[in-house]
Order: sequence, then structure tokens, then C-alpha cells
Amino acid sequence: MSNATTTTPVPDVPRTRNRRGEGGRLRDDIVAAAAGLLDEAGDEHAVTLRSVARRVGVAAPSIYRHFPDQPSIMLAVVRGTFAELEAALEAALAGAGTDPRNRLRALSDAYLDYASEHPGRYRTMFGGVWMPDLSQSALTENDLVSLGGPTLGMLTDTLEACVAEGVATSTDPAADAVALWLGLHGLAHQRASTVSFPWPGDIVTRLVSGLTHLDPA
Amino acid sequence: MSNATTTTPVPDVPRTRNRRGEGGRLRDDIVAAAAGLLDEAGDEHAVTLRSVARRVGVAAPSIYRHFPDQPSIMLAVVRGTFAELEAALEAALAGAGTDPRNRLRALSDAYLDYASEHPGRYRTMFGGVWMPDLSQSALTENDLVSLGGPTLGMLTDTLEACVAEGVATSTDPAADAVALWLGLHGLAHQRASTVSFPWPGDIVTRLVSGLTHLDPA
DNA sequence: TGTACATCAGTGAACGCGCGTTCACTGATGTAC
DNA sequence: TGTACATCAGTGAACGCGCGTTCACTGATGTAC
Repeated sequence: MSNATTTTPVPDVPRTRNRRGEGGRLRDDIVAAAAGLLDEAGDEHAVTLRSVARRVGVAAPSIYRHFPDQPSIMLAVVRGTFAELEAALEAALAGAGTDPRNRLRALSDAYLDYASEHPGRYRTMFGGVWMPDLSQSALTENDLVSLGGPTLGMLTDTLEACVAEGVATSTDPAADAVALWLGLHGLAHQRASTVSFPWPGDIVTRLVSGLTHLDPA
Repeated sequence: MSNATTTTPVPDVPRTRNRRGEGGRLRDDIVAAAAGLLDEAGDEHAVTLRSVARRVGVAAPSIYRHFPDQPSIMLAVVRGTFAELEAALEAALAGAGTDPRNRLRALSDAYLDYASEHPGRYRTMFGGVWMPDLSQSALTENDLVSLGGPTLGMLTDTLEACVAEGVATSTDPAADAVALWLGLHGLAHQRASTVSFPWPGDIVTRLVSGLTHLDPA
């Protein structure tokens, strides 16, 4: 009994190899395994090339068929997580009806929900520690900023709609959307880092209405 | 020339041993070295027991005279950094005159300044990754929350002064102080993680006045 | 004032571990003739 | 329809490294008598 891998919920079953032409599936499995490790451990140094390989059920060198090195795995996870967050926000907007005040609130709630459902990945997306040397990486600083672009865009659009319908008095929706995002990020990040804190019950309302000059409902 | 320690700005000079009874000095040097590594690397996994020992100029096992294990070093750094931040905020208030609006702004600026001067330590204080297993540690979740207590207290007091003098219309200064802290934290953290981002120039004003219902000056 | 001794601050060598990465390989599967 | 072969997906063993931690130690310094 000496092969105990301390704590891995998934039983590390050896997988059946992919058929010819379908080798690319392993790539997706690798990214999913890394994301899973991050969500469970909440700590990116639990995500090593070898721990990912173990979880996928594959020998460590097999990773190199799909990623040039270990930081590239994290990079793929981060890109995927940004896409997933974006999809969650779009889904929330799609189900939020037409009242712009509701839509803004639904967007904010969806953002916070996504962060609390995936605290490890949320911290990693914005924590920056996973970043390889920017000089060596194909990812520029601009790319990093623009990964969050769609999220900010949705906030801006929704806030503009509030202004257009006269329920918010923001005179610069783009700037106020940035401010709102900062407030949401502060809350999301702190919740993802500290389990308990005596938040005021209406903290989200406070952030949203204060930062966007929303009229009381 | 094979003893190259990749990148250590401090030349790792062997130190002269402390005199008898002054062994406690090494403890302070260890914490300072760990803080220095964190500030320079910006990344807590650069702070290992051995890298700290190298930087202090001491053999690795010497650390154990002062800390039971490696996470305890990080814990000491975090405690010290909270104290340093608190002192910086108090100094800012002391030099800010009596106008409560100025005092609130000075406090906010000092907070943001401290974070941008020590991005690595700031991220570590609030990032939570340094935390040892909470079950094994002497530090409880409550301790962690209360480390930030004085900061929040200063924000609350200063905001209450604004309300008392009629320059802010907050009806719940304690809750709004939390909201303001979240906004400041969101900005501080994001600045500590991403080098450049096209922030609106008046982002701090936007956060402070929006979240505290401050009257325009 | 001199000396034996306890204490203190710190050391050097060694350990086992998990890591990222390399190398030459294996064996199944689709394809060309 | 059968077979040789190229390609593809993945492996097993090994490497050197830095890490945290342990152990028995050394040598300077203060203290008791």
C-alpha cells in the first residue's frame, strides 16, 4: 500500500487510449483535469505536470504531445475559464428579462456566483502567479487585459441600457462599469480567499447601486 | 563558478554570528529576507526555506531555531505586513489635516500606495495561498479576519466623521466602509497582478465617492 | 583572578521526495498497393 | 482481399535538481565557584 497519492478524489483509473486521429481528446482531458485540481485544492501549486497526468490516468511524458511545458497547461486553463465565465454571464443575461435594473443585478450575481463556485480558478485567473515569464510566453500583456474584455463589455452595455431608460444617472457608463467590476472583483476575490467574513447582507446592492448611480428600485 | 544562485540581488554574504543572548536578531532577519524576496519576485513560491536562508547568509537548518517549519515564516511575514500597512495608514491620517473629505481620500490613497509599493506582499496577505492547513496552525479563521480589523476601523471612523460633518450621506457608515474597502481592494489587487490596464484616470474618486455617498467637493 | 563548565548560535552532511524533462521504445491502427 | 508499412498515441526508465527536514556536531561566550 505504498502508492497512496495522498488526496485525489478521482481514482486515477488508467484510461483507454484514444483511437487514431482522436489524440486531441487528451488535450481537453488534460485541461479539464488541471481545472479540477485547481477547483478542489484551491491552490495552484497542487497543479503539477505530474499530478495532472496522474489524474488523467496517463504517463507524465504523454503531456508533452500536447503542451510544450507545464505553464502552458495553466495558460490553457485560464483561457478556458475566461470563456466559461463569459458563457455564464451571457446565459444570465439571456434569462434576465428586459428590465435593465434586473439585468444589471443578474449580471453581477452571475459573476459572483461563478467566482464562488470556482474559487481556485477565479483566484488563478486574476492572481497572475501562474504566468510564465511574459517575455518567453506567446501571451502578451495586452492579451491578458483583453481576456477580461467581454465581461467588461457586458457590464458596460447593461449599464448603458440603464442610463438610456433613465434608471441610472451615470454620466460615464464605461468608467463606471470599470468601477463596478473592481467592486465585484474585490468581493469575489476576497470571498474566494477567506471562508468567512461578516459581510453586510446587502453588500452587493451597495456596490452595484453606489458605483453605477442606480436609482433605488 | 558553479555556485551561481540565479537571481539574488543581495550578495549572500556570510553573516557574522550574533553574540550570545542576541540570537533573536536572526528571527527578524529571516522575516525581512522573506519579505524582500516576496517584494522582488512578486511570487510566493520564490520564498522557500532555503532561499530565505541563502539570502540571510545562514545555513538552512539555522532557521529551525526560530521557526518550526516553512509556512510559519510566511505567517510571520503576513503579520508583519499587516502591521506595516496599518502604520502607513495611521501616518497618512496624522498628516491629513482636519477636513474629513481630505482624510478619507488620504486614507484611500495611502492604502493604494502601500499596495503598489509592495505588490508581492499585498497579494500574499490577501491571497491566502500561504496559509498552512488551518487545522494544524495556531492561526484561526477569526485571527485572519481580525488582522484587517484596524484598517477597516480607520475607514469606518473616517467615514463617520464625514457623515457627522455633513459631507457624506451614508446611512450606514460601517457597511459602506466595507464596500469602500472592497473597491479599494479590487483596485489594489488588480494593480498588483497586472502591470498595465487602461484605468479611468479618476477611478479612485469614482470608488470613494460612489461607495460612500460623498458630496462632490 | 583563574578556570571549569553549561549554554547558546549556528553548521555540514545527509535523507527521501516530487518535480520537470529527455530519451529510445512499443504496439495498435489506418492506408497504399 | 491480403499484406507491408507509415503514422499515431502513448510508455517506462532514467536524469539532475531544489526542496524540507533530521542529526550529531562545533566553537564561542558568559557564569559559577
